[in-house]
Amino acid sequence: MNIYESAEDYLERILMLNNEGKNVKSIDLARSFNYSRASISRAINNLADEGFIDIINGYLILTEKGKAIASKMLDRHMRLSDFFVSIGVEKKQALEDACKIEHDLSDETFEKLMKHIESTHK
Amino acid sequence: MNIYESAEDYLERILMLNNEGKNVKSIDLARSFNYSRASISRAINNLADEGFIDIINGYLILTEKGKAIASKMLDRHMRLSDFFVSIGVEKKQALEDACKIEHDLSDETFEKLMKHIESTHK
DNA sequence: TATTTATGTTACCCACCGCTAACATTATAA
DNA sequence: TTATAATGTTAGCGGTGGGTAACATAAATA
Repeated sequence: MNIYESAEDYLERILMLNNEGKNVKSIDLARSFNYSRASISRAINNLADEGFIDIINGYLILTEKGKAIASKMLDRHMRLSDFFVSIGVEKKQALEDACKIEHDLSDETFEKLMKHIESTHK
Repeated sequence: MNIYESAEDYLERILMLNNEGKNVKSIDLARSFNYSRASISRAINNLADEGFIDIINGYLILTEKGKAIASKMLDRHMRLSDFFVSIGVEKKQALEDACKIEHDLSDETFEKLMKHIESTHK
């Protein structure tokens, strides 16, 4: 049971919205990504089937398993985009690039990169 | 007419093999990626239809358009993996990660990253 | 409460991108 | 030259991951 990049994005976005104090339903994700309700519906039901979220009264609740992925991605997202901004990348672009590569970097490379950043920016 | 990540990988690999002095046919790509001949055949014919390669006597010849992408990817591949190695990532992992993110980074971020590397490694 | 609006689901579309199986073609070797 | 081996192509499978259209259900408002 693999987790796909799009699924990671959905989980991360749920957590982001939660962190802004919002309870999240499918429609909120659809609006947030500017995707159709149908596409989100299917993806969300897959995530629920695989145990990454519970759907309670229509609200999307991250399980521990889902939260683990969401927070890992969100952490990477923020740290990578901060790094890009720090080396002069325009904020919007930094966020966009971080959003893509956060899924692809191995743990090893991500951690070495963070250590490198610490050592050069302090 | 978009160019997909897999297509970029194929073009890059053709150039890599060319740089090793090899003339490349479909079968060489299939072996190189460990993919079926059928998968490569279709992908290659798509690339030819879209003008990224010419197929001459079965040999895959990069067009200017194809070469532009191939060399951009190969350049990124090498520079990113070198960077990862320089910050302590194990070579195999560095190559793997570079291979993934080379497709995703915007020009802006890639260039800023390269400048950053120059300024910290000299 | 009844009607309308908002949200969610289902069925089907397309394209990507792997796969296998079967067939066609091209090269090589007997 | 003919038989065999290597290579390439086609058809169809399955999964991702977006879309629309139509329908079902839930929520809000008259």
